[in-house]
Amino acid sequence: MLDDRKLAVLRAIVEDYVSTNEPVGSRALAERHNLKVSPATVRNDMAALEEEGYITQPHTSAGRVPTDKGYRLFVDRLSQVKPLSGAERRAIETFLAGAVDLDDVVTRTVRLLAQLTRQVAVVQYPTLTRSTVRHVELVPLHDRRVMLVLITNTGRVEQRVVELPEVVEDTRIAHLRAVLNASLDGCGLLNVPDQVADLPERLPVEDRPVVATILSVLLETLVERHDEKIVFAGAANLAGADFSTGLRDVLEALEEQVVLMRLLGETSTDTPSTLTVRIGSENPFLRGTSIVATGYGSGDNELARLGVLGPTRMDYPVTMGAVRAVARYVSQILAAS
Amino acid sequence: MLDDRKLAVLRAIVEDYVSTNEPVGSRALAERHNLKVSPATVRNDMAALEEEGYITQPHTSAGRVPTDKGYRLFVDRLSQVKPLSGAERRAIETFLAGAVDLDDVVTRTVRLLAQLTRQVAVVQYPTLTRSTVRHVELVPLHDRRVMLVLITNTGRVEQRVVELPEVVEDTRIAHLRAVLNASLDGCGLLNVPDQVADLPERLPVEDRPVVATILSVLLETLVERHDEKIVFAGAANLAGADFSTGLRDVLEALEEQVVLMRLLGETSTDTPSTLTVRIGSENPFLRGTSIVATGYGSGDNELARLGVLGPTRMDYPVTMGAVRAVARYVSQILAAS
DNA sequence: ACTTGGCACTCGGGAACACAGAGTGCTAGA
DNA sequence: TCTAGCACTCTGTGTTCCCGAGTGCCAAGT
Repeated sequence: MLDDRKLAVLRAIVEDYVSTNEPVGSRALAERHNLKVSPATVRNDMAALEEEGYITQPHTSAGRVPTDKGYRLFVDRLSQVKPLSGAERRAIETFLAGAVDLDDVVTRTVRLLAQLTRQVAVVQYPTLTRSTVRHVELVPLHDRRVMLVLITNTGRVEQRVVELPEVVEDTRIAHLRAVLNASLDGCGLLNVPDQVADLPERLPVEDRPVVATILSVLLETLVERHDEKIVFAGAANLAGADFSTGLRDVLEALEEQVVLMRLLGETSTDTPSTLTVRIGSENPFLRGTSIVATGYGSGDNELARLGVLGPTRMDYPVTMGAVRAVARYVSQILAAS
Repeated sequence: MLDDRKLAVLRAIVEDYVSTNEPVGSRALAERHNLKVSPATVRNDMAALEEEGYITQPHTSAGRVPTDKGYRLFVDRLSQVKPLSGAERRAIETFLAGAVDLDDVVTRTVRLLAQLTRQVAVVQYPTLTRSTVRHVELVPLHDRRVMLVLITNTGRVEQRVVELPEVVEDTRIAHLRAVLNASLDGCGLLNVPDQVADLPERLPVEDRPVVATILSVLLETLVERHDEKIVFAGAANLAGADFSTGLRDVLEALEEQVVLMRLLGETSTDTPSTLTVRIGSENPFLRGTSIVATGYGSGDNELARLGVLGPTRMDYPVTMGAVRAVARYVSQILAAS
């Protein structure tokens, strides 16, 4: 039903359309790509492809344009991810290597990706749930206030001010800090609630109210930050492109954490290094856009996701190459620190 | 030269043009605002106003449109800041009151302002330079690594990993922490360099390399964060508006910290509660946009600035009211914490 | 001296129209 | 199964025309 030549025609259509942004006709196609057949033959193939729903024409007697289904086939079977050039690789490496802390890594990553792909880049902060406690710190502020600082193995720091139910002098604070760390050090964040559940009971009765207060704030912190922060960059790249769904909707989605989250693909796949490509109407919202995303993280476990968002008409091989490469490098950086 | 009626005409032109986005002609003007004169008279006044450069016509025989100079006069002399409604005030108050930490305050503020003005809101993080050290914390990570955490009186937290030149056991770390805090507690961030300059000399010789390393990272942190972080929200509001300078440039500026900084007004004025309005070509870059900004901060000293950015054709009285109100509320919140 | 009504003039924008060019579908022949 | 040819159908563009909104100016009125 779809012989090799038809597939070649589809590939050619996608490539030409992506590069020219104009419906592509049979003559131009037969010339530019050296299919060794006449325009008429190409037309027949096009008719078949249109019949199957892979391409469409904006109006009678214009050239053909790929449909979402056409792009899908192209991505799945007709293209291969295009690796970056050596220069690009080196640029990535040196740029990311300069990061001083987790915030900086994320900021640099998202900018890098935006610049590399000339699209909007989106990066999710490494998830707390997969990381472990490296240290818990209690810093006395006033007599009834302490600052709770939680440091994870990914370098992430969360802090909260805790209002204590009674005055607690510094030495007691230090003691409690030791107790907390003894209990939580190295503990996976998901296990923290279980780990601390019976902690008050194991302490002298006079410490219980204070510890309970601190723990409730700690748990609250974990819950609140569960749905992770997402940052984006490169919104300026939207200016040129045209979206069926209107620029406004795209910009709104970018500022809406929840929407972005779902677009990136909330379900972390079991094979983190796989590239996810969602094309046009395959997206839950924002039907006019495509998303290329993948997981990243130190080692095997996927800490979070990153990707780019752009018009359906994008250069998928190049974009996929950039996303994959950046994800690898940032994973390396995170593993090293 | 500019009598009262001419000023009234200018005001009417600005108001009509802002609300309709169409050049306003003499007839419509004479009708809608009850100037009790004929269109012909209005035309004469318009000719005078145009002569003086306050208004202009897009092409011969179209209505008039205010120039930057016209808006300037309007803002300075013809309008008064429009206060918010009671409902809006309450909404602001409750929304900001829910913030849990400084990050949250800033995020909420910028979103609130964007929603309120239907423009792009811009908020600068409270400057380190005006705040003071509340606590310095050293957290051992490995034997040769500690995390340096700096907490300021505005609730801001900066952290850095420090690579020490030698192995340092925890008790020594605790000692150094005490020394640092004794020296720096309550110290203004600007004075930190002076304060610690001779610190190594006052310590036993064996501590000096370690302390020197820590201090260099500390100072580095202060310097690096000197030019402060700026966040924005409401980019979606740009979608409808048209900018002479192209949407792309505006979006690029928004992601460029340095540019945003200068737009907000790098020189903090001596009277922080003053609203700064920069109209069109008065802006260093982005000549097509206007900016309404003001300082905010706890008490008298201006900690940072916030404002909105929009097309030159904006409703200045309303925008100014919103910016002023939000600045006041966020100042209150910061003062209370 | 200012205001007003009248009038001619000037543009911009929309409607109507023609036309060239690109592209298609179809059919007949190799 | 491919190819050549041909008639057909669109879009986009350029042209023309006209209407209406708006102006500038002048002369008359208060």
